[in-house]
Amino acid sequence: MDSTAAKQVNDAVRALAMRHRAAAAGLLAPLGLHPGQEVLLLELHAHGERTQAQLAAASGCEPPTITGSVRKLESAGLLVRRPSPTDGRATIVELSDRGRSLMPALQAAWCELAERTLSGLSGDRDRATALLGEMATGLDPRA
Amino acid sequence: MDSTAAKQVNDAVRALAMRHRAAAAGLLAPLGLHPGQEVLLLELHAHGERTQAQLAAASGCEPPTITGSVRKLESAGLLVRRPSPTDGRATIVELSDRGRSLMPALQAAWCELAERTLSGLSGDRDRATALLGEMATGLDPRA
DNA sequence: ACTTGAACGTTAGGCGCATAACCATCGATG
DNA sequence: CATCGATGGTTATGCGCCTAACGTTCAAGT
Repeated sequence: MDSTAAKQVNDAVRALAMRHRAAAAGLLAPLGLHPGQEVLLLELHAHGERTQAQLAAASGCEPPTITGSVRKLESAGLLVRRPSPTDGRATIVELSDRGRSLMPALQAAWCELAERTLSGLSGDRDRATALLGEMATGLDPRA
Repeated sequence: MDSTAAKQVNDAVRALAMRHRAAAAGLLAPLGLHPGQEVLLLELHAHGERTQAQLAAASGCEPPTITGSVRKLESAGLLVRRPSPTDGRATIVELSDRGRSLMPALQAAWCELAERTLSGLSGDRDRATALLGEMATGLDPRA
């Protein structure tokens, strides 16, 4: 692979990542959220209650990251932590009422972000999302 | 835009970003570098000497980020800072000998990263990179 | 029943990134 | 020439993410 071609690819991924995150920050700020937190809230909204290990797996983050994020979201009153009755090690997390009430606005922001992400495309949008997925799975460490 | 379609797009971008970064970390660690630093070194290698404001513009980062990164790279002995003779505010940055000697390995790692990024693609690679660029520019705040 | 390895979660420390606030310098305008 | 907005850079602070190291609990093996 040519050096300049490599630079083009890597720079494009980097630029996309940074701008996607920046756009997310702008859309989530009015909700009092930071990029990365929405993933946990959406996961909890989809599954009702999750263990922190499950949140780590779903978000692609490491456990220590979940510890910190969950603590902040709990301090913000958006979710509740509770020890698992069946497993003394696990702690179960679920949305609070305030967290649940935030979901409609969060979903709207999430859709708007996806819309903006695809706004610059000239061609097929489904093909573009498919390519993103292929690249992501191609970079999967378990391969 | 459908909520589940939005989730698919945003999750794909997030996954791609995180795995690309993780792969970069793995490839750069043997060189003693962290993801994000390579951008500055490559920019300096391409232009000889750059002002910190130019590095900020080239990397897409804010000035305070450059301050910190440049300081660490200077502590690592990879670059040198020098006040501008023509502008009392600006400081000029350039690669040190050690930094220059690192470039071949860095370029190799950079190519390997791009290779892995495209490794999962079934279709046209040029089209994929073009789509990345279109999405990035579509998310450009100046639009 | 005891031991041992795996899994869950936390703490400590570090990096890249951001914004807000600030100082020093430049350059254009009065 | 003096003023003042724009520019270059720094400090302080905070967030998301990471790895390394640790204690606790579970589950399986002997």
